[in-house]
Amino acid sequence: MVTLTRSEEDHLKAVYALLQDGESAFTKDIAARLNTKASSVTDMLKKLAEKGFLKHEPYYGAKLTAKGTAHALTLVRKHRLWETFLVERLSFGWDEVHEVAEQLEHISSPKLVDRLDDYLGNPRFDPHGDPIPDRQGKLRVRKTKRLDTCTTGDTVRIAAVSETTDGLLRLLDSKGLRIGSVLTVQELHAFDGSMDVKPKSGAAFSLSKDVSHHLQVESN
Amino acid sequence: MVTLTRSEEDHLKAVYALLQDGESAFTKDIAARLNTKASSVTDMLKKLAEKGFLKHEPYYGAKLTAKGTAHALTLVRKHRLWETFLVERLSFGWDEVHEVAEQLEHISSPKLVDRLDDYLGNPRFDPHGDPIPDRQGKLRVRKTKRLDTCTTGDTVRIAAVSETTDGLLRLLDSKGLRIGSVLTVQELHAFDGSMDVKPKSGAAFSLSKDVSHHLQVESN
DNA sequence: AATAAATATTAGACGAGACTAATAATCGGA
DNA sequence: TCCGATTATTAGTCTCGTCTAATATTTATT
Ligand SMILES: [Mn+2]
Ligand SMILES: [Mn+2]
Ligand SMILES: [Mn+2]
Ligand SMILES: [Mn+2]
Repeated sequence: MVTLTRSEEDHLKAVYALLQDGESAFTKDIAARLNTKASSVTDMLKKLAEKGFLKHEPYYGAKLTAKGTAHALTLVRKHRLWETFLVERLSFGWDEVHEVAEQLEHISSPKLVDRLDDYLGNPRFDPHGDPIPDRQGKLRVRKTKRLDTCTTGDTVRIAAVSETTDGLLRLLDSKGLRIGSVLTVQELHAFDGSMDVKPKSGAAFSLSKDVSHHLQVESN
Repeated sequence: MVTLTRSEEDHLKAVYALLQDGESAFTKDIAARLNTKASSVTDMLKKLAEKGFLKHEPYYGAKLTAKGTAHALTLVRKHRLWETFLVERLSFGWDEVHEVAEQLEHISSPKLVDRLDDYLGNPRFDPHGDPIPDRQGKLRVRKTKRLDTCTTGDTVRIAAVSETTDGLLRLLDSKGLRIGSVLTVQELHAFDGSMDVKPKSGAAFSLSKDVSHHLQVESN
């Protein structure tokens, strides 16, 4: 087995993440995600392609090979398990774990991840509601939709937060929203895309498009 | 605060470790410890000296500054806390943790270490019997002696294993020896430096000099 | 269809961290 | 005390990961 550097792994993970939304992962998007420059990304894509983790079609982005997907899934698994550990066991806030997990996901030990998984009771979802790939790299996908695609009258449960920037998470905290919270859409404002929602208990409030766009919900 | 790279931290830790035995840490010993070349070490010593972590007297080795000692102690603290976590919580063997801790000690998070410390119940010693520096970097030293300096009739308790190579640890396992085991020295063999010892319960057996040299013991 | 804008790649540079080979300093034994 | 062995440093090279600037390609707009 080839071992990848931290930077290679971060690029691989970025490609994986971008492929969740689109057909292909593009240089500029990878660069944006990793706070780096397009030229650096091109170099990395070449290298990862050479090592067989992805196919790079110059000017048309990158797609993962089976090998690349498998490795990306181990990273996602580690990342989410560590986040779960930090929140469940070390009392971190869900807005405080991303950076650390970004480091911890690169720790390479055959035993560590699986032991951690067992220790945590084989959790299915991380603190942000994202599914944790199992030992075999299998990822249980739920059918969720974005809150901003819901319409008046829908009652839904928050399943996941798809962007884990601390600002968003703290905003949700301040509104009392968390994974599992149940909301009813009361009104949509076409002007700014904001929506008024009413939690199960408590007064209704407004959510901007920026927020509702990043909330994955499932029907209640 | 300056942040150090993994390699810089490993060099710093090597210097710290070597200073426990000697007045000064020498290039070749650091190189041996890190499986690298003397010339690489010289470069690193220069860099660490420039950053104020140590004093490098060319041809006469290195000594840590207060800043260097403080940082080394945070690394030792992290290393030993992670080892404790792996053994106590994830059921790793004491011979399986060093490599992983060697990686984990470089994870940089203001919160993580202290939370982990609390989570583990603020342990005083790691799985190899080595003391864990506290939050302030204070290290409680015990007065121990090496088993190979004991004489016939001495009854002692194993306090620590000073070399954590898996081979040694597994050998100890196979003889039923662990931290806290109580032994009586029965006979010394000048020829090869081996000694016969009798555990509290069970038959006496022999320990080579190589082994007894690395066992730190305290009077029972 | 022509051209401007956006995106991507290539070329060339740089610093970090490693190495080998050459040189220098120190140490230890005769 | 001298000389060879040991240890250390310096000089020069290499790879890796990043950057900027120059160039190329694709895409969007008129
Ligand atoms: Mn990462
Ligand atoms: Mn997450
Ligand atoms: Mn290390
Ligand atoms: Mn230890």
